[in-house]
Amino acid sequence: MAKSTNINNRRYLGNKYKLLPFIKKVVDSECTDIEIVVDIFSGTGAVASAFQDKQLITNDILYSNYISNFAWFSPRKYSRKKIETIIDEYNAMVINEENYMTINFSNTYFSHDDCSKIGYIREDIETKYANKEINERERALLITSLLYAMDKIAKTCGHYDAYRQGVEFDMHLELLLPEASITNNKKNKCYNIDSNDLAGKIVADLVYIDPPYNSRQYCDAYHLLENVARWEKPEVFGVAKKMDRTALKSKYCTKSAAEAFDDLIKQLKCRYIVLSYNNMAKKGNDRSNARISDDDIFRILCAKGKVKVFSEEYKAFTTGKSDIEDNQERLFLCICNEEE
DNA sequence: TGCACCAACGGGCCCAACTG
DNA sequence: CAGTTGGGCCCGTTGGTGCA
Repeated sequence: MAKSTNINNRRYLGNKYKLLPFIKKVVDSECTDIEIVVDIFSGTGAVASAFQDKQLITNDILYSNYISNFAWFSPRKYSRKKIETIIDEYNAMVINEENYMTINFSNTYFSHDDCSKIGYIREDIETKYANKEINERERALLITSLLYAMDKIAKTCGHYDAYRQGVEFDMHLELLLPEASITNNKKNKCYNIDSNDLAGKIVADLVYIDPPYNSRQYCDAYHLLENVARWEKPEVFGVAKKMDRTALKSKYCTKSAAEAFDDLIKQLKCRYIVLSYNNMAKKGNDRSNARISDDDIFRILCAKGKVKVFSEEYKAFTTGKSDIEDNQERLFLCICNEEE
């Protein structure tokens, strides 16, 4: 019988899992009458999951994240038993076929055999969906299970910008059953569009904003999971075997980040905005410094309402090569002005 | 100036083994 | 047997180099 997994068993840059108590504390003590919560750069959906008692709207530009968000938060019914049976079948299978995954990714992030199995399973999920054996939520749950299983064994440093050379493939693909709620709010909605395109189209009580902080594009870091989630089998190139990601680039990773942020905030229709942003302004390598200055954050948020800042020490991740001190994760709360 | 490519290893945590 | 040590698993984000 399949073991289970939950939303936090993903390796993900900027993962807010450890900050959830801090975020909850700020929201609970500062915001009143919250019914609709928007996680507009939802990523894996960790922050949204902390507000599961509310009506949730999630959004992410990556389809792989959208699929996982849909698996966790969609109100659509699914059969846990059916998913578990399928996962058990997948885990018991020995696959040795050549497919899109073996042709492009053998012995890079995964061994040939694991590639073969990943390719087979992903194709089979689509077949089952086309044959109406599984519904949309069940498809999302199975893809999420596959993505989480891949992430667990990938020969990487946590993301797919590069794979590690000369390391044994000692783990094998094992799909786990996602522990998704069956009692999600009936009005929950998951989007897969640019946040700036969504901002003006929704009305909420609280909008949580957790954009990329630096020049590292999430579509670069997670191209392989995105590729498998989409399953459009694009051509891949370079050592890291990346696909074309032009449409998935975020403005928040470029020097026009502040401009994009300003446009986003102006469009929002909500009572409260909570923004997560670190204080890496000028501390590290240019690649890693924050893209939006504190001055810009204050200027933009103050034009929208009353701003308060809450900060908490957050141990900076280090590989021993850098020496970044006084790293803080900060929450900017904006109590929005009433609109006339 | 931006990004493609490459991947390093500190530290938290769990648990078994050891010690007094 | 309670307390301590340390092995090993797991998580995670940034630095360096080179080229367009």
